[in-house]
Amino acid sequence: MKKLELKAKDFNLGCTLECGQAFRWARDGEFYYGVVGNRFLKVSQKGDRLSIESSDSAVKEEELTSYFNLDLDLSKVVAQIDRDRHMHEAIKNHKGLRILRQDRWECLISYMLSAYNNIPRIKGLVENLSAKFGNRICLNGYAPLRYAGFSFPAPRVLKGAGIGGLKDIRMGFRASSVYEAASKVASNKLDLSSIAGKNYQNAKDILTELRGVGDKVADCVLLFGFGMYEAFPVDVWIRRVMEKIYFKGRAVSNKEIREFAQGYFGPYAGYAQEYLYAWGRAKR
DNA sequence: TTCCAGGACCCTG
DNA sequence: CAGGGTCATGGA
Repeated sequence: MKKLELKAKDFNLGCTLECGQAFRWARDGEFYYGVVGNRFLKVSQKGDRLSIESSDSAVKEEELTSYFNLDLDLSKVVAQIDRDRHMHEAIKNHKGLRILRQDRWECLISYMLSAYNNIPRIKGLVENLSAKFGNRICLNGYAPLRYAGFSFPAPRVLKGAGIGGLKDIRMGFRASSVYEAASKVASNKLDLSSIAGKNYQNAKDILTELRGVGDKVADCVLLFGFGMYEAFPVDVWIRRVMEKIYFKGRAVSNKEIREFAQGYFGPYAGYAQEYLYAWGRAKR
């Protein structure tokens, strides 16, 4: 176990963990409990200080800074996307919301599971998948449930589970896609880390070759797992918000919305997406 | 009971 | 390229 304190300027822990980008966090009072990589974390925020307890004593400050994306100058990002009164309000209502740097593999599978699904059930699937195939990690050694979780299972483990093993988790028609992705990554036919060096379009082309990964899921993985901020995932919520604000309520295709947003908001369109998403869902 | 969920995919026109 | 049906599952 290890305790750390991080300086967290322009950061709102609650907004960041509850805006829907990550499925691994649970709140209890002032504390958030969750799994990042192979560690279980307990996190709270007071002002611009972040208090973190980690199950892993080898955890480094830089790794957490990276996960919470604290090295990004948020004020510069916000300045670029703050282009009209609608975005201005969305930003104002979710000040300090940052896009996390999540594990790519976990991100890929989680968003594959998100297809035609709702958030509580996606969380449940990720949790069940981890509980069945991941490793148990405890915060304090003695590990009452609240202080323990499960790491996300490695590609070779999910490959080993087979489609049948995956279906035991009740992920339904997504099982075959998850299995295929696990097989490709485990056998090194697909190297996720090599995608990081590619440009947005090339990276997206590679991801969408996977069955079960279309435009939206690929954009989520690129945004939340690879830090490619031009990615603009268009889901039902974003479409409602975007059509209302920027298309006079007219029905528009996802592609048109995405391309408009990338041109209008620029290289940080993905940040605009997150603020609009959080805003749109908050006042539904 | 019926509807829908951070979609993807396949088939038509 | 756009429009429609289908795909498991479970909660409202």
